[in-house]
Amino acid sequence: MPELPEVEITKKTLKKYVEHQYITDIKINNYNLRYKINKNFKKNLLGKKINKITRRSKYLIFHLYDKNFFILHLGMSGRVLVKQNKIRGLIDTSFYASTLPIDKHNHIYLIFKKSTVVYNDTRRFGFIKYYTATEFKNCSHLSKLGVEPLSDELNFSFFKRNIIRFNKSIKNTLMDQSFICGLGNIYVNEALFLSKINPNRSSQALHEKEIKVLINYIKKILKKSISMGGSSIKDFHNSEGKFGNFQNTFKVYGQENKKCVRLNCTGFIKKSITSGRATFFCTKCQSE
DNA sequence: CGGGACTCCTGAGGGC
DNA sequence: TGCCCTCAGGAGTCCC
Repeated sequence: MPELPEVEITKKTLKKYVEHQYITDIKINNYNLRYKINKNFKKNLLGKKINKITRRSKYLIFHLYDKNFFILHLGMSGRVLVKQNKIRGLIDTSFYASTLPIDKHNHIYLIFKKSTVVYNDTRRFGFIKYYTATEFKNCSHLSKLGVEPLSDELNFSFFKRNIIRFNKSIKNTLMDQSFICGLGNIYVNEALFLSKINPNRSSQALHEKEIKVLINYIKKILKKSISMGGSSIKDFHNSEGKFGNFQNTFKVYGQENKKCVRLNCTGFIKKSITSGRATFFCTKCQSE
């Protein structure tokens, strides 16, 4: 599921349940995620109080009151579910059944006094990792990330200044998390379509006007998706079980062979593979 | 440097 | 019904 909007939705939903709450218990069903969960994970977090949750790119960062951290990445199929505890401080896994169809992929339970947070991940490409305050400063996952697309740092002058580092197609450049972070395959495809830019164009060949248009659409599409609750593909839902609606607005992603939706365009959507990822574009209004 | 192949893993869907 | 194949929103590593 998860690109920036879906992670942002997850953060917003989780916030009200876990900020300023103590972790009273932890249950780990499966240690084998993308990275094996450290055997001290439980010991490090038990009894700790969460100060706040923030998002950086597609990572959720949990800030603890003791100045340490843990981060969560959802990979391809990770999702977080949160539920009010039925009985104070006790966990009753049976009440997840209605919202989590496949219980065997519930890998981690973080239990708070009033609620329980469940990490569910079918493919186990996601991970969770604890960092001391010192370790966190050098966190390799976060240190190489580029600018947040929704921040003011992503503007024309930043783009122009940094694009020279990327001697590759604009699609692969936008997928590169060390340039702009948080974009994934769906939003890159969609943003390029809206901007009428062919995914295979060299990044450095973009005209000033195209760059401005592209930046504008990247921001626009992310904001719109967040406002619609993200994209519910493969049953992604937010942490309270609500589905997003942005997938209904996809103009190219997954629209292979369909007629281009742009007014007066007679083109069709074509699918190709670039760097192993599906790329969708209109052969007419996104011609090279 | 770029990009392709391959890796982690499970499940859905198509074709036969 | 089952089997085999391909594909999937991420991202790291290795190799050419």
